[in-house]
Amino acid sequence: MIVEINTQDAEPIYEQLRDRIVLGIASGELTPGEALPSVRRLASDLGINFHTVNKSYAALSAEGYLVIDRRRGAVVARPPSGTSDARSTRRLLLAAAEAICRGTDETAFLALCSACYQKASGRPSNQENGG
Amino acid sequence: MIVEINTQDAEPIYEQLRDRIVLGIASGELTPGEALPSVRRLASDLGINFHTVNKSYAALSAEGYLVIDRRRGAVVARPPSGTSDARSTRRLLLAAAEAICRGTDETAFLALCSACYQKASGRPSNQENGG
Amino acid sequence: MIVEINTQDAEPIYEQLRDRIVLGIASGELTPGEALPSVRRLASDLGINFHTVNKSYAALSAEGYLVIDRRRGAVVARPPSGTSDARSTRRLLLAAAEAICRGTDETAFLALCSACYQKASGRPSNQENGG
Amino acid sequence: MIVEINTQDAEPIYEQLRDRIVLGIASGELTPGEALPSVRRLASDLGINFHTVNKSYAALSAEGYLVIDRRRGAVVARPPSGTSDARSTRRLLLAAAEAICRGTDETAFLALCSACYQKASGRPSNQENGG
DNA sequence: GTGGTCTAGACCACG
DNA sequence: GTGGTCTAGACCACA
Repeated sequence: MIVEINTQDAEPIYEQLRDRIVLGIASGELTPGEALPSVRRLASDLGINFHTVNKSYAALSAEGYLVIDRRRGAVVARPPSGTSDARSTRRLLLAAAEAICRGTDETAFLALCSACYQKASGRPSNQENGG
Repeated sequence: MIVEINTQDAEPIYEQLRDRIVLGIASGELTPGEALPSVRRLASDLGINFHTVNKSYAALSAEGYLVIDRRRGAVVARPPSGTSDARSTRRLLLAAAEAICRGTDETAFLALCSACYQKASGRPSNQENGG
Repeated sequence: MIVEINTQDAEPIYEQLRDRIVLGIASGELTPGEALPSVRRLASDLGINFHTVNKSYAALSAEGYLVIDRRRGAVVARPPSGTSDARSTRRLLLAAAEAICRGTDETAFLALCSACYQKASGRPSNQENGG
Repeated sequence: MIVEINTQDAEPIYEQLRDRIVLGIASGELTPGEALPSVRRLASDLGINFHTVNKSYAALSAEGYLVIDRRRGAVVARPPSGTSDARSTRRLLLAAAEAICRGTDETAFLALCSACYQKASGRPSNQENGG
């Protein structure tokens, strides 16, 4: 899995990494039971501080995306189905509001949502060839 | 428009306020051309420092949601239609990934998106009446 | 002479007006000896506070662009030739620096300067038809 | 790079600093990729508040002259070549108008522009050695 | 140790 | 009375 970190982004590095891992799980690049690289190894590969990687793993563990196994390190879990995440819904609500402000109608918004779903699931639509 | 600020939240106050105003514009609670309260007035009403309100207004102004008019203070604008926001799309992509991880299929995800759109537009669906 | 005021601009109204009058003198729209509208009249025409117009006139008077005649009001003067203005030179220096940062070479910069001179003098070049 | 701040000046301190940094980039005193002092350090050196320096950095970042890197602090960038800046052109137009009002002909004006360009680029002409 | 956030209060420019 | 600027100092997030 390719991870790109942008240290000039407003989003903290540990969140960028956390988000990338979530995307990796959603797309199937990471499968439940799979072990992630060690904190030090991944930090070295990405050229970042290992404390930062540690923070990402801890956050993902708290959210149920990972389990920290004493012997195998961080292992991909699968959060219980049907759970709803308040933060996620809030994100969605805000994205909708911003779309409305830009004059996007519901049909166009849902088309965009669908495209994002496809992309996140690792089955990018035709329009995604360029990106 | 009712604004609730949670000073315990990890999200900065100025961003909470910024988001609330975007939601207000989307829902029609705030209409283009309408003047917002002065920074000092709103700060006083919310029990926060006026610099914090100022930062929200400045951010919204930079994003095109407000214009700072010398005579009228902060006035609601409307960002150019049809523009797309990378940050917004990124939020959507992540929300989709998180939904996928929770086992939500595309149909259910789009239903959630639709509900959010309705709610943001100020026309909450039946399920949303309570929230 | 057409004066357009933008109350949403970062530049103060009185300076916008001051600048517009300088441009009017440079282009010949306003000629030495000509009387400007009264403070109250111009304020009314522009829909701004007369104190603001007063401040513009006072600034122009202090710079030698106008003389305030007790009977005729504000009258266009002509500052002594050959004077150099530190503020103006500083503006030029900064404009040059910004051009350099954008990768503009000296030839292109001087072409831009020349176009501005032509435009300010009321003899806009061919490229200015659209603007 | 030597920075001189005049707290008596009508121009805000953060703008004076912003302008000085732009001049520094243009002249080559600051090179792309170079890290600037931390806001607190520079503030301390200049005897001003760190919030003021922060405001300069934020403005320069918004204009593309700097990027704020999470690990290295403020780093000199280079704005995309070929872009044009309305504010800069406006400055130029006004400088031309003021020159015309002083009776400066186009040749003399362009000579002044050229001198400014040379000075800003760090290669001052002979006349400018003293300034 | 860095920048980010928030508070608090003073003074000024503007209209 | 409005926003803009500046100062001062505290606490926190980040790396």
